[in-house]
Amino acid sequence: MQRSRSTDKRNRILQAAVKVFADKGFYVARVSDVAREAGVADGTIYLYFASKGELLRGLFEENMGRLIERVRSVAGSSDSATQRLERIWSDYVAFVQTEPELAEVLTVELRESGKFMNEFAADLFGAFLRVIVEVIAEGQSQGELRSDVSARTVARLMFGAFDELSLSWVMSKNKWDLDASGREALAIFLAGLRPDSNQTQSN
Amino acid sequence: MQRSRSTDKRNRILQAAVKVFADKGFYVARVSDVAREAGVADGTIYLYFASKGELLRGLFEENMGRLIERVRSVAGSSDSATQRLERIWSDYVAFVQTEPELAEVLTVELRESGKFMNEFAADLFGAFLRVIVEVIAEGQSQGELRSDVSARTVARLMFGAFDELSLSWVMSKNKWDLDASGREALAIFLAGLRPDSNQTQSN
Amino acid sequence: MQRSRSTDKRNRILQAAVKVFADKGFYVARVSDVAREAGVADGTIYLYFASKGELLRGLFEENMGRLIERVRSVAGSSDSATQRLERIWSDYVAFVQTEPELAEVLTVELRESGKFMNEFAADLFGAFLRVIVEVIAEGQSQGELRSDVSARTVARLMFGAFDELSLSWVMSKNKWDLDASGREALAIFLAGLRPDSNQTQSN
Amino acid sequence: MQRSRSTDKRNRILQAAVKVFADKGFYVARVSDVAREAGVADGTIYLYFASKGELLRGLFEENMGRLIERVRSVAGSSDSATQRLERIWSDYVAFVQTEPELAEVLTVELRESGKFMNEFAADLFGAFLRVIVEVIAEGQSQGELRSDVSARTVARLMFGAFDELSLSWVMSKNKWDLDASGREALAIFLAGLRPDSNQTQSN
DNA sequence: GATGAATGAGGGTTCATTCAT
DNA sequence: TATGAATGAACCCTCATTCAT
Repeated sequence: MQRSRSTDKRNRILQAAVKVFADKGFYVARVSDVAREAGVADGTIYLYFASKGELLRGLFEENMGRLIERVRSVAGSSDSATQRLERIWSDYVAFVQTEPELAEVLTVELRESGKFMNEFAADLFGAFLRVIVEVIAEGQSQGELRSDVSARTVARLMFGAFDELSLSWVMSKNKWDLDASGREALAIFLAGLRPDSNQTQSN
Repeated sequence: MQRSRSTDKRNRILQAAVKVFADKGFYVARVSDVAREAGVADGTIYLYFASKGELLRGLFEENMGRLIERVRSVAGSSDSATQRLERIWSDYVAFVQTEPELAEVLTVELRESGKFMNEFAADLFGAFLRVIVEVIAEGQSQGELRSDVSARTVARLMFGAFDELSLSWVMSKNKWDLDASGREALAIFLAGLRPDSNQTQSN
Repeated sequence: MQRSRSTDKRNRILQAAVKVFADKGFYVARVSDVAREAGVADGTIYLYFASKGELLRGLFEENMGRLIERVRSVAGSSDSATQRLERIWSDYVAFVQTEPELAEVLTVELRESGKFMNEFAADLFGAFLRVIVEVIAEGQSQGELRSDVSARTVARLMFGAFDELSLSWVMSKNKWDLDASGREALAIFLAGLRPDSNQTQSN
Repeated sequence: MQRSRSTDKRNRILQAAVKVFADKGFYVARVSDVAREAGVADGTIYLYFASKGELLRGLFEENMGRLIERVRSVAGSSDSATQRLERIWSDYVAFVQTEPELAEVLTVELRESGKFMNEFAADLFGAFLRVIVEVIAEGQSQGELRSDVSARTVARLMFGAFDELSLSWVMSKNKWDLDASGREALAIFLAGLRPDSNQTQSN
C-alpha cells in the first residue's frame, strides 16, 4: 500500500488524464493538457509515468482493477446467477453514472489503444469478462440459465450490449434514462436466457 | 459514373487505408504507410483526399453507405420482423467475415474519431441504427416482438452485442466460429424479445 | 525574330506570370496559378521555361529589355540633358500607368530575387541605370547640371525616388495623381541639380 | 520589463533571423537556418514566435519601432526643418552602416512581404513616413522649404532615394562611400527644395 | 506540341521527453 | 521532488517538376 513519491499527485494526474482523454481522445490529447488539468508541470508527469502510453496503461490498470474487484465481490456472493447478473448490471450502471468520463475512456480508448498495448488491454478486459462468464456458467450448470449457448458468447453479448448502451448514453450527454434502458436490456437478456427459451428457436 | 481523375486509384487508396488503419489505428498509421500500401506516392493521396482526416471520413462515407444500403434492402423486404432481423444479422456476419479489416476500422475508429468528426460519424451510425429500429418497431406493432421495451434500446443492444462479438472475433484473428456465436446471440435476443417473455421479469 | 514553338503562347505565359507575380509575389505564386491564368496546362510552361526561376528571369529579360530600349532611344536624342531627363521621366510614368502590374513585379521582385539571380538582375538594372548616368554626365560636362555630385549617385537617387513613387502609387491602387507627383519630383531634382544650386549648401 | 521565457533568447533568434533573411531572403531561408544561426533547436523558435511569418513580423515590429523612435526624437527637436532633415538623414546613414543586414531586410522584405502582411507593413512604413512628412510640412509653412510641392510626395522621394542609395550600398558590399553619396543626395534635395528654386521650372 | 496526373523531396510545425535549475 | 524551457525526431502536406498519353 506504500508507494514512493506522493500517491496524491499520482492520483491527481490519473484523474486529469481521465478527464482529458475522455474529452479529446488519447491521441489528440497532449501531455501538457493533462499536466494543466492536474495542476502540475509537464515534467512532473514523468516522475510518475514513464511515458504517455504508460499513463494510459496506468489509468487502465488502476481503474479496471477497481472495476474487476467490484464485479468480483458481487459475483462471489451466494445469490442466484440471475440475481448476481442483475446486481453486476446495476452496479455497472451506477459506475457509468458516477464516473461517465472514466467509463468513456475505458470503453473508447481500450479499443484504439488495443493497437499499441494489445496483450495488456486484452488481459484486463479478459479478467473482467471471465468473472461474468463464471456467473453465467454457474447459472447454466444449475439449470438457471439455458445451456445451449456458450457462456463466453453470452458474456460478450451482455458486455457488448451494455457497453454500447452506456457509451451512447455518455456521448449523448445523458439525455435519456440509462437506468430504465438498462433494466429493459437486462430483462431481454434474462428472458432470452431462460432454460425454456430455446423451444421456439428457428434456425 | 465518371469522376475527375481515376476512380480506380481513389479506391486503391481507400482500400489501402482500410488495411493500414485496421492494422495500426488511424493515429498511429502514417500517410506514407497508406501510400506505400496503395502503391502510390505520398502526394498522390492528396489528389483524392484533402487531408488524412478526410481520408478517414471518405472511408466511412463510402463503406458505411454501402452497409446501410445493404441493411436497408433487407429491412425493406416483406418478411416478418424476426426473419428480417435474422437476415440482417447473417448479412452482417457475412460482411465481417468477408471484410474483417473494414469491419475493424468502422467499429474501432468510429469511436475514437467521434472525437474529431463527431456529427458526421454520429449521422452515419444513426442512419444505420434507424433501419434496425424500424424493423423492431414494426415487429412490436404487429405483435411479433414484445412491446414493453424501447425499440431504440433494443436496436442499440443488438448492435452493441453484435459489434462486440464481431470485433473480438476480428481481433482474436478469427480463432473461433463467428457464425455459431452469431446464431446463439440471435437466438437469445429473439427469445428475449418474444411477446410473452416479459412474464417472469423480476425488477 | 524566329523562335521555335509558339511565341504567342510564350507571351501569354509571360503576361500571366506578370499578373500572378504582381498579385501574390514570386514565392507565394504557384506555377499552377500562372498556368491557370495563361489558360495552359502546368506542364506547358516547362516547354517554354526551364523552371519557375527561369520564368521570372525571362520576364525580367523581356521587359527590362523593352524598357531599356525605350529609355535608350530617348537618351540618344539630341535634346538637352534636362529635356531628356524630363522625357525619360514622363515616359516611365506612362509605362507605370499603362502596365502597373509589370512595374510592380519589376520593382518588387527584382529585390527579393536579387537573392537568387544576383548578377543577372544586377546586370539588367545596371544597364538601365547606365543610360541615365550618361545623360546626367553629359549634362554635367556641358554645364547644364551641377558637377559637384557623382552622376552615378544622382542616377540612383532619381531612380530610387521614382521607383518609390511609382511603387506606392501602384500599391495604393492608383488613388492619387502620379503625373502630378512625378512632375513635382522632377521639378525638385532639376532645381537641385542646377549648376548654381550648390551655393547655399551647408554641410 | 519582464517577459515570460528569456528575452535574451528571443533577441538571439531575432538577430539570427536578420542575418539569415538578409543573406537568403525570407522565402528561401529555412527556419532551421535561423535556428542554427541562433544556436537553438528548431522547436525553440516556436516558443517565441508562432510561425515563420510571425518571426518576420516580430522582426519588423521590434526594429522599425526602434527606427521610428529614433527619427521621431530627431524630428521633435527645435532645429530648423533643414537641420532636422540633415540629422535624420545622417542618422539613417549611421544606422545603415552599423546594421547593414537589418537595413537590407527591412528594405527588401518589407516589399515582398507586403504581399502577406499588408496592412501591418504599411502601418509601420506609414508611421515612419509621417514623421518626415511633418518635418517637411513645417519647413514649408515656415517658408524654409518651397511650398509648391506636396510634403507627402517629397517625403516619399527622399525616402525612396535614400532607400535605393543605402540598399545598393549594402548589396554592393560597401564598396563605396555611403557618407559622401548621402551628403550629395541631401545637398541636391535641399537645393531643390529651396523656396526660390521653382523659378526656372519648365513644365 | 500539350496535357495534367503523378511524383517525392523538402519544409514548417508539433509535441513527447529531457534535464538544468 | 518539481519545474518548464529546450530539444529534435517525426510527420503532414505542398508544389515544382516529370512523363506517359
